[in-house]
Amino acid sequence: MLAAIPPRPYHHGQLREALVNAGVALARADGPEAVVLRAATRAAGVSHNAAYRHFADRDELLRAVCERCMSQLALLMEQRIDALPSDTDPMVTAWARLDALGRAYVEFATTEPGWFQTAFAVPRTTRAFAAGEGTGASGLGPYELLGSRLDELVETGAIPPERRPGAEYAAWSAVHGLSTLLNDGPLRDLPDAERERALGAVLDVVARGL
Amino acid sequence: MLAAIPPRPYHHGQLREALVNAGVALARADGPEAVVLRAATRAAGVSHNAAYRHFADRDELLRAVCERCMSQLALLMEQRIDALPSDTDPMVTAWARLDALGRAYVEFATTEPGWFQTAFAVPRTTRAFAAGEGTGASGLGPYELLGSRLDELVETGAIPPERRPGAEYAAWSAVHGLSTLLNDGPLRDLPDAERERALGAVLDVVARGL
DNA sequence: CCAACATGTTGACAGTGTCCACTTTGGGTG
DNA sequence: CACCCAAAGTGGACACTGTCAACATGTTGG
Repeated sequence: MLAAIPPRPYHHGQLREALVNAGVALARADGPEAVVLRAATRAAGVSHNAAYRHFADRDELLRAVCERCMSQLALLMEQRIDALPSDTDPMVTAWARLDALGRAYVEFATTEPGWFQTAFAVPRTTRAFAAGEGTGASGLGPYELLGSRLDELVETGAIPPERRPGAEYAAWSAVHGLSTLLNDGPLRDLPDAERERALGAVLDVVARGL
Repeated sequence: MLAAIPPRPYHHGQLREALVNAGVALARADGPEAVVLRAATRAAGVSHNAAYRHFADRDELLRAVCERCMSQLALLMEQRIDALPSDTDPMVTAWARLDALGRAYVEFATTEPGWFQTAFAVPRTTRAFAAGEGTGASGLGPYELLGSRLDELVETGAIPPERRPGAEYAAWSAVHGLSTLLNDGPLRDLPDAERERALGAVLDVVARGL
């Protein structure tokens, strides 16, 4: 019997990328807990210990996957903003953009619950994202994208400048809280229509309160 | 050599309670992932398989622990409300109570991160809490407690009745989102002063927006 | 050309959840 | 009172995980 021809050379070549991709797929299906070292190496067709040549431990792989998930969130936010028709009135446009941003956030959490959960499951043992990580096409992360919208509201005179400080905390907390309550929290079983009502109520209160 | 006198009778007697208590302690220290069957049985001084006489699987134990954690949250919210001096103006009192409720929520999340995380980590495989579970001394859960505050605001005329529907979604999402962002999210490393500012901003926007 | 080095492999260990068969115990029935 | 049986606890096994150490295999620079 001849030795089986190995399907790939001894050295993978792109193993780090392959592992992160596998991790992203696992996270998409079942959230951060499903990002399992051995599963990722199996998917990459490689021995279980090969991962340690590219990541110090599981947390370091998970961190890379989290970054990717955060990028996906940023990407959808950018996409939904760009798809918006711009009104002649800049103030109207600014409000519409904030609204679209919030809706994109909750849309991402609802349609990609695994990714959303993973994006915020950065292991405590590693530092938070550095600048330029977890960003969308524009190089801005979800937080910066929100800040831009709020700045726009001030520039167009939609909200007075003295209300600008701390505004991102309020807006971000509101949509993030709704997202997690709908996904993993007590609002998990809410029917679609009621989910939409809840989203409307949250965005309305934020817009009025800013 | 005489046989060692067993430190407890063969039948534990209160094993279910003991396991849940152990689980609550584990959750307090390290969150829901630390609620480990074998650790709980060790703490109860019992064989690792004894747990299966009281819980179908790990998720069922975790669910019981989650309930307890939710009760702890409800308890602190009740406590902070009760400790509030009542103003002569019922409208002022109503606003103060909503504020205290939100602060209690974030206080709980900040001072007991393990419990807070666990309270919302109810396993997907099991149903959500039934009525009367995860409640405080009054028999109301955090959600009902919030609803009572909002009803009070309507009754005192602080907010018009037409703004009542959906109000709990907005208020709850805001404080819950801030809590999770501060605990596990990108706001994790915020210094104390800035945390306080963020909390103020969130509560302010909610109060203005309702 | 070969030696150092990066990368991948094999085998082991402790820890986990869960299944199975077994033992101990206490309460009810003949 | 004697018995027996169901509830509760035990011990062993299995598959799975992350991680470590020792080893094998390519690649590459001097």
